[in-house]
Amino acid sequence: MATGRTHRPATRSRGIPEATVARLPLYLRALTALSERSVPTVSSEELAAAAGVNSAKLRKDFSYLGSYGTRGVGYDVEYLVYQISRELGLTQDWPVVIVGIGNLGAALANYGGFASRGFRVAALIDADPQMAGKPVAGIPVQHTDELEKIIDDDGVSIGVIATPAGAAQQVCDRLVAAGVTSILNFAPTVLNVPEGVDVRKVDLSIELQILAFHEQRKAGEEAAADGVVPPAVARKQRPTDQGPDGDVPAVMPA
Amino acid sequence: MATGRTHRPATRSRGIPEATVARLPLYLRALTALSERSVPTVSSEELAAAAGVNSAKLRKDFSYLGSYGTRGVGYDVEYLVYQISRELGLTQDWPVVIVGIGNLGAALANYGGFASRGFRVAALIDADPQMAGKPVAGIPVQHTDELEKIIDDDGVSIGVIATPAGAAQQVCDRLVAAGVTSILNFAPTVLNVPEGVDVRKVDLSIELQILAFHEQRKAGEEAAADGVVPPAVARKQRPTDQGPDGDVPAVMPA
DNA sequence: ATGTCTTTGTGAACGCGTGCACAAAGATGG
DNA sequence: CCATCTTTGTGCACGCGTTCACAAAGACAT
Repeated sequence: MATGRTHRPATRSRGIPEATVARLPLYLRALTALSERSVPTVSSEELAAAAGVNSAKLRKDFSYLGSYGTRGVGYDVEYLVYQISRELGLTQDWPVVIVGIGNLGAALANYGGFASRGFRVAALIDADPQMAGKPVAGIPVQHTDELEKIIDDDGVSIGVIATPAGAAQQVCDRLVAAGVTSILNFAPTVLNVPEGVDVRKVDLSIELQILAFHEQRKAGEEAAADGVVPPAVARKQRPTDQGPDGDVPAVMPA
Repeated sequence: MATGRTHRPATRSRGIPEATVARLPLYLRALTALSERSVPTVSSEELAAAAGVNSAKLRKDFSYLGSYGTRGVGYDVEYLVYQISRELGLTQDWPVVIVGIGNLGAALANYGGFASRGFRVAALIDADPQMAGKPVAGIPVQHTDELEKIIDDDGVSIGVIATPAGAAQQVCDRLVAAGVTSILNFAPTVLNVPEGVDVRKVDLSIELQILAFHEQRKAGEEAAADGVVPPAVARKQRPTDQGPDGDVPAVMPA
């Protein structure tokens, strides 16, 4: 789950189911670890355990890529690393721009995982003129005015939005107009994009809320027959909280 | 998708499908925005558009919560905000600990979306003694030694892991042993947890890789009949790259 | 060669999630 | 009070994803 929505052809892209694509990076990570330990081959069972999935699922996933295993033996680690990397497009260089260099944007710029898989930070962009020129993670921040030029010059096709919610759609529109066709959105907003543009979102607040739901459920099961039964709040009654902290719908730190 | 794996009862928790639970925060956000604009009611069509989903899906989602709409009119915004909040468990206070105060941990601590929905940062914890006492987002960082005491004293049931990958499992074990039953994991590792503990993961690198896959596919379609056809790499042949950047499996900045 | 043993690759069944399309419910106007 | 119009709530069908279970494939020993 996470595609930003709006159009979604969703269905399998060139035979490979979306759910499988989402797991390939997981397998790749486990395989890379094995590769570093110079392990030559792994069985589906072992690899599945390392990736935290079911072995049947893993085998079916790999079957979409082709027959890369050897029966009775398992999979060749190096070979599989290469095949998955290629399938994911990681054998080429992906320049990425990060827009919105606040706390989160800076953290992303410093994130080692970016560089390690062919994702090169082409530019850091912020709307604040004060930020311009200031180096973050060794890269000087550039002003939003430069956005189109950077994207065009470097052939950037992936953009990361780490701005406050209010600025996200506007930034998104500019990215798309400039030629970006894949967006990773950290701002808590639904982005509208034209057909052909992929959006994936990461929302910390949403993840926590989902955890809270399950947490509440766990707690509620023990309490079973308690006086804590919902007080059947009268309809139309205004909820108790909501007042204090103004409650902006979850504004980004930016 | 995102549940950390391992056990997964996965199926619907008390009648509410997992997919629906994952969308409730989305609806809540849209509803809160409407509430701030003092909009009294919304139709499923309008709200669905604001949340970026299909209206039939939204109605079905709400039907799991009960019949909260009025035919011919729509849904009462305030009432729905309250019902969803209650369902998600947001009417109560959720103390949260963040472990690993590096770039990302600090960004999370500063993240406004945490506080705005009943999630209170109970403590920031880091293994580095140098960090101890240093205030981040107005909260003094505490040493890992204090972890168990904090969790016990404050009744913390939700933990956020923002440590490097190598430390994540260890931190996870301690959190769980101390009583935490829900974990939001930002470290690029598969966490093993006992039955009854929920794990959700957020992995920036994985999201980018998924985007890269689709991006490559888009690019490949235009090139259709090019000489760029996969050169049918000889089996067992060592992949070309892999050498340069040491390629740590995506270590956290932390 | 032949047999045994391991592990892959997949056919088939099942279940969850999605979306259509419509009947029921209520609002609103005459 | 009846007719009309809007919007909800849901029965139903379809498709994707998961899992089981097993036949086919290869390694390895004899």
